[in-house]
Amino acid sequence: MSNSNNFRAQESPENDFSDQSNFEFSEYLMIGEWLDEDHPTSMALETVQNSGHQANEVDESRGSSSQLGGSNSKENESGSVRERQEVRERVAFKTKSEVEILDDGFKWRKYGKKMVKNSPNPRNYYKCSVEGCPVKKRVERDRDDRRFVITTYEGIHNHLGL
DNA sequence: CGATTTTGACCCGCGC
DNA sequence: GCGCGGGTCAAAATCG
Repeated sequence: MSNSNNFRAQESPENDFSDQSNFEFSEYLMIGEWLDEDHPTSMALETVQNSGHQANEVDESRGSSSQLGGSNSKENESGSVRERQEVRERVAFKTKSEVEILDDGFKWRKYGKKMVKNSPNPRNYYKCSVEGCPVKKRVERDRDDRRFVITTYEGIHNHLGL
């Protein structure tokens, strides 16, 4: 099968899409943004709510890595100096939409569906169709409000956005 | 015909 | 050591 074997990730220097990337949140609620490591209990809760806008077209949602100064501030690290090559950025979004197939401009290939026990809603796993793109997307419906969709992006695109 | 979806099975980490 | 929960892969089926 075609698995990654011969080639490793194509050249991917830290590329950008971190500048000028302020997409607006129309009806999106940012649930949490955390980089690497785990901060299960420290999620930046941000609620961005605009008027009733419904963008059902091509919306761009990208992870913007920035420091949210915020609630918890940890300054001293006890020496665990470990560099991580794989940047695992996780961004969770809560989108108000009836369809979970929100097009963000990338092509996603569904690779799995799972039923979580807490909600009658299945969880869908998508992966970027582009080879070399470790980006994964997880889509799940809110168990409280079925009209909301929680989309979690994981990873950074290798092939620069469109 | 190729890409993508679909569904079940399998795997992994953790808790008990 | 096994069970549970969650995540991923893979073969077959379907769509375009």
